[in-house]
Amino acid sequence: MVIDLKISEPSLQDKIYRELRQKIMLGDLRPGHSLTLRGLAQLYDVSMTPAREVLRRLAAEGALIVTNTGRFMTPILSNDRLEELNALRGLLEPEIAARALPRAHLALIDRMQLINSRIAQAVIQKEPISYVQANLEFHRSLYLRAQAPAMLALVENIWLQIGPTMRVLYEKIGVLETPKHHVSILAALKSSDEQKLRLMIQTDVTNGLRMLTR
Amino acid sequence: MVIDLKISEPSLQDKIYRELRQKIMLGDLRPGHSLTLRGLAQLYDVSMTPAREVLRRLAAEGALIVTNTGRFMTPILSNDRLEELNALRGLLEPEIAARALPRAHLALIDRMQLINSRIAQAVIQKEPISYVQANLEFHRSLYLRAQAPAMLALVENIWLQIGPTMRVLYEKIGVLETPKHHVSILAALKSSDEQKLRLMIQTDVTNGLRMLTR
DNA sequence: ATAATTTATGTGTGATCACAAAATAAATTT
DNA sequence: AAATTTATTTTGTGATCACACATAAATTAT
Repeated sequence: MVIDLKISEPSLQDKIYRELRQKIMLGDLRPGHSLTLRGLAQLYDVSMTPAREVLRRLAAEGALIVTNTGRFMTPILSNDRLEELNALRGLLEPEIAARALPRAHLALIDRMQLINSRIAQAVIQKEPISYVQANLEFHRSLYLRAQAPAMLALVENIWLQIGPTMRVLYEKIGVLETPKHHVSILAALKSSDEQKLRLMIQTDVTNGLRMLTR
Repeated sequence: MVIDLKISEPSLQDKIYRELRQKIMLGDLRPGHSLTLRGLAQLYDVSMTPAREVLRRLAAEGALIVTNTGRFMTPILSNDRLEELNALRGLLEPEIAARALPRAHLALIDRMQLINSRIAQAVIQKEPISYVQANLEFHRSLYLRAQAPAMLALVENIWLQIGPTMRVLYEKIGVLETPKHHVSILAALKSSDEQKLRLMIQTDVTNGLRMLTR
């Protein structure tokens, strides 16, 4: 018998989806940026069909909103909505971090430290996009260890929704300082101090927004 | 000036989407139930196009999974996954309930009491579907008052994912008793006791699963 | 009979099109 | 010059089709 080991192809529209999703999460698109089927299709040299699947999928995840006339755009978050989403981060991220704690070995902590230096670099060079990217990677690399895929999916879902708005906030205020709680997070990981970890993740998340909105 | 007040039409596919979503959340479909584009299209007498949008949208929300060959089916949850999703309920629902507490007036509590009697009725008549429906409505009617749409969306998203699995669990064990913590929830609401409310919601959620899995 | 191979059927993907509605631009009137 | 109307363009929706591939059924060979 011949075993067919062909790996399922990334299916054309998945490529577009991932690229757009990344752009939105990192704040490459400002709030209210509108996307059209034909525009996206032309950009990636495909027909309208895959383009609409991608847009509708992102809309289903809250990364885009659909206007009452059927147009797609990145969401313009009200203050209330932004604070609500941030509260969700503050609720979910300490929990998933705590679950990752027992599995956080030295190799991981080292890697997080490396990512943290990339954040500092982005601050110096005033590159908000790579700042956000490295910052999210710092958190995700930890959360991945929790082996809680549903929880991680919710967290990333929220990141996706606040992406465009965070970008303009960083633009307005400027990326002034490297997140000061990251060292405390790393320390809590090293000492396996769950309570401290929860607290530091929580304040890192909530202070991040407070710093930006006032 | 003439103001045009035409309400945006429910757009053909939205109808299909809502119906299927409801079916999944209430456990009308068992885990592993597969859905096809042409089947769904024929059922609702539309072309394949709206059918696939609906299936992909539900897949994006985790209500369906896409096999590596592109087929759609309701998810078959592992024990780990089910427990993770339930842990998320235990994390999110007490929080959103607490936010609803200050706005929970007597009219709401009365309505919840009414819903609760419908739950009891479903237990007597051994109708798992309407049991689940009334149970979710009990919780949702409270959570709606929190005015936290993003949080509610996450909660419903989880309900959607566990819908099919909960159905077979109820089938296996049978709906033996009306949820005993609901009266405590109502009491906590009446006395505006946030700590008690959080605890009762939490135990209602976690005990619900424990009751089923052992 | 059982396993392997072939055939037939079912299924999702992407492309193209017509259509209606909305948004924009242009022209006209006030 | 401003407001209104008309024309033009842009846009999402739903339908239909060809295609490739997966799955199921039938057939053949061992």
